[in-house]
Amino acid sequence: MLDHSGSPLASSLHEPVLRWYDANARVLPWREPGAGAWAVMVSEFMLQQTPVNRVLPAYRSWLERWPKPVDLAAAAPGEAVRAWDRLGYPRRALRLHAAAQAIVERHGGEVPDDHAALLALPGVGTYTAAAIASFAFGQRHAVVDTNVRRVLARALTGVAQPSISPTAADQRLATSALPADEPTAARWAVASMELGALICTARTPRCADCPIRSRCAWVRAGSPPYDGPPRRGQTYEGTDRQARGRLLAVLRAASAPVSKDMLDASWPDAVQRERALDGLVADGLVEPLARKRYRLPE
DNA sequence: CATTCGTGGAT
DNA sequence: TATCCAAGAAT
Repeated sequence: MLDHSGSPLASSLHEPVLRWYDANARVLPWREPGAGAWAVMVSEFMLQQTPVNRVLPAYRSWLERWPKPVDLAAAAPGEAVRAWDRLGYPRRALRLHAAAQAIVERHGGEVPDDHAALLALPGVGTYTAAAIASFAFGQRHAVVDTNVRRVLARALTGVAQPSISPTAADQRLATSALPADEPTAARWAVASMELGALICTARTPRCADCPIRSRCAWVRAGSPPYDGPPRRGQTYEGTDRQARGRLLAVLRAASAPVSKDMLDASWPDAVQRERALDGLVADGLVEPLARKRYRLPE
């Protein structure tokens, strides 16, 4: 019998982290027992690069308006973009809408429980497919997000920060750290992620409150500082992304098609503004109409 | 493997 | 004030 529980060190983390989670997990709507796979899926899309606190209100109104995939699938994609509000990365709204349509067409309107089927949906990558399969269906998958990568980098590898971008090595490490049985693996997935979100944070980890500090390879090594290549910060002021955001904000706020003049007023640099607008149209986030008017896609 | 893609709170 | 960074995906 092959032992899938990985190294003794990894498996020694399970009990303390699971107990910590039972006592300290945040109460979040998508974790409620009756939430359902669609609720989990909506939350996962919104949480891709957006903090929990900003997601909560949008999540609630979204599910109230579109309680099932078929409801969203029947709506105009522009309505999804509008309801996305200012969560950021509005292409996620478009992809969630497209995923809802795919679920209706390919899966009878029910979120599939199969990892490969999930992965085939628009906007669902390795992380999100594993997250839905694990959180909504209790399956055993390595759910590797930025929190888990950081927890494992510190606890097992002994370094302050994980690699800048996810690697195959991260996946292997997370898989080797997975408890052998399915229900425990599913609990470990949320618990290790929550530990990264609340205790083993990027900036100032709260090691004093950490349930595995005595076993943590990084702490045992004296918490050495990060020594890898510089992590390049994201500038935002004056970027195309900011220009796109301004243009889209005008269109979200409008209930009727907007004139080009209106859009021109939202960003000073004409060259950049045109490039941003073309990009939005190419991405399907904006629909050009006759007489230089624009709206969210219908 | 590196870039692009929003937004705003925390430090 | 400037920087960091937050449950990634697509290209």
